[in-house]
Amino acid sequence: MIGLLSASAPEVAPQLVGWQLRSTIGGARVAVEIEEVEAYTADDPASHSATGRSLRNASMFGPAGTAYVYLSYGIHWCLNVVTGPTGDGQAVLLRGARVVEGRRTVVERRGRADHLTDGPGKLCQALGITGHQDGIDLTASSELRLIRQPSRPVVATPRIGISKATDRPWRWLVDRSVTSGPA
DNA sequence: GAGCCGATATTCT
DNA sequence: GAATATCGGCTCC
Repeated sequence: MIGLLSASAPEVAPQLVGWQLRSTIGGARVAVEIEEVEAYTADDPASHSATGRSLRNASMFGPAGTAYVYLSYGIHWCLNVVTGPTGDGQAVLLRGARVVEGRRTVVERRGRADHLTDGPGKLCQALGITGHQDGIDLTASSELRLIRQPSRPVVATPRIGISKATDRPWRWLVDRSVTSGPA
């Protein structure tokens, strides 16, 4: 799995769609299937690593499989999976997922029963992810771990929520037309 | 369903 | 002091 994650973010990102992310944070078990991702590279103006290493993005320069968790807009935690060579500053942002286990816990954490994990901030809240998980190894940690699954058909689109390099088609989501409609 | 807008913290200018 | 890889609540279709 590490070998696979060592490829560049735009190569790894589409393959991550369909994988599971399991959390035991706070003693509750929650599992989701990744449905939407975005790739960010070091020479990417929209990437946090573009301006060099800093206190906030330090873990983005760690080895492949490292979790890079940051606070967005002062409110929302967002989870990235570091890819590429150590020190390169590449990562895949997890934007959306489908709850496959621990739905009760997720509803409790989110305070609502709809739109549980359809955004990076919501995804982290659902799994209980905060800055505490920044820098952990997603291939070995017991509280937050990636589980490899067969990749699913994806479609590529431009990234959203950013103001630079918006022309790069580095967002991937499950191709609903191939998987015969929403679950 | 789409579009506007305020809330809020850390970083960088 | 401005910008930001967002969200939820509100409006108006």
